[in-house]
Amino acid sequence: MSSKLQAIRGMNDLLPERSPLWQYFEDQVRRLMARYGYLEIRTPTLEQTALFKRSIGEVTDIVEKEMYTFEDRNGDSLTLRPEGTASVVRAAIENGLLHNQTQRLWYAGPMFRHERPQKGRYRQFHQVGVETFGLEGPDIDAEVILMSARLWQQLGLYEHVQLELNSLGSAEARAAYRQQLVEYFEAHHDQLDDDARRRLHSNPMRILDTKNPDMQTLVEGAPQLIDHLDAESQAHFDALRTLLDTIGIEYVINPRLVRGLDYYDRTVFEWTTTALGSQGTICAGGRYDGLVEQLGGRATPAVGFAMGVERLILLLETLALIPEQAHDTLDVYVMALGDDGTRHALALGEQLRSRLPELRVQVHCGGGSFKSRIRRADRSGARYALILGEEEQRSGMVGVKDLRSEAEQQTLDFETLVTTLAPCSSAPRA
RNA sequence: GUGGAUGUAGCUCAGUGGUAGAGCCCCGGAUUGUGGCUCCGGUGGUCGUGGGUUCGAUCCCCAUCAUCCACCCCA
Repeated sequence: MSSKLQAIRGMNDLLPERSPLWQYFEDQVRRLMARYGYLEIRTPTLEQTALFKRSIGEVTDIVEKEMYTFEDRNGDSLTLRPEGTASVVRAAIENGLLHNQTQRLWYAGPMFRHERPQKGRYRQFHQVGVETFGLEGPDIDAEVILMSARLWQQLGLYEHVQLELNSLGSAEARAAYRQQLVEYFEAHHDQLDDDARRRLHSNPMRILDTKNPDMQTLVEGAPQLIDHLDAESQAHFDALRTLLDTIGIEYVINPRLVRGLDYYDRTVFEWTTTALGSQGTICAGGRYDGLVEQLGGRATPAVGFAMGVERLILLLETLALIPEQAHDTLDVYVMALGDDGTRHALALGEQLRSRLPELRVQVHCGGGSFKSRIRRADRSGARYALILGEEEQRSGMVGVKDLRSEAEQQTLDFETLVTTLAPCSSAPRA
């Protein structure tokens, strides 16, 4: 198959059979954002490589081995974005969106990471994210968490996901803790396994997550991040918890929750599910108060999250939470017979679309026997078949067959037909 | 990046060292203008790709590509 043209590994086609499912999800997202007054921002898929190196962190896995980086024709180093936050921050600074104002923004689009593909993990994948700027209190942390929770409610997922919460403290407190942790593990270097030794300087906090039973005692004796929070971060975290408690959002504190990107500080959170195997994180985010300044803007507090669209859709499918209407794409199927049939069918389709703008009308094309046409009508999923036989064409009437009930076929004039189909046209789409 | 499993019709899968089958789908007919059920018939495959062993490979061997699972990492 090597000589055949095929999609790049880990990059998938979205086929027509599944696109309604994505549209359903995307519609729900748009509705959510509107309900919270967030505005969409769209940024380019390509950015200067330096943007990601400076934001995500030079020694993270993403930057070290997962980015699609290449030279532009003029020699500039460009990178397909591996995540959305860096681009949004860059765009916000560049366009003056952060000048003495607050912003509540959202974005959606493809991201690229050169990882080994697996279920729920692809080289081109899609994220929907939210970023807020200029708000430093725990109220906005609570708001973005509430937003995500409401999306799960909209989608019927809320009972199937869990919120994990942690605080990394200020950048200084986090750095100090990290140092302390490295020293602790270095003092017990002989007890570390290969994995841990590798992580010691790249991602020491991940060592706490080890699945190696031989290291449990060592890990349990390690200093805890949550004991090393600075007073301000502690107060911020306590206030956030109080807000969530008051509103009734359940969560578990996960002291080992660290994000893979360097720019996070203070609040971090993840929504997880056990229904997707090893790729169980469907949404993750946190606060990144230092990033705007780090990328050249004036110091601006910020908090946001990103969710993985493939994983969420997979989860909706796994739990059979896709509403029936999401797959209904047609209301009526128009077919006609005879030499003049095509003209009559196309004309009726246009008249209907003019009178009922929301009605979804497909006109039969391509000939075939009467039997094959009505079979096509049935398989199209449409509720009604509109039949224009030679007799109907003479009389200006339309045969209307309800394909989803046992009702007798009716012969209606155009105005009665419009009245009959009007409810379809205004029915809520999923 | 590491380890393992799997690639046969559009889909789900049987199968054999002598160049292939089922079910579903699709098309046609039984039913000259009435779908869904039933019955009958039909289209469709360089058996992932390249090489090797062999008189002969879809089957055995090697490589490669892809998918899946776990690790790693992450959404």
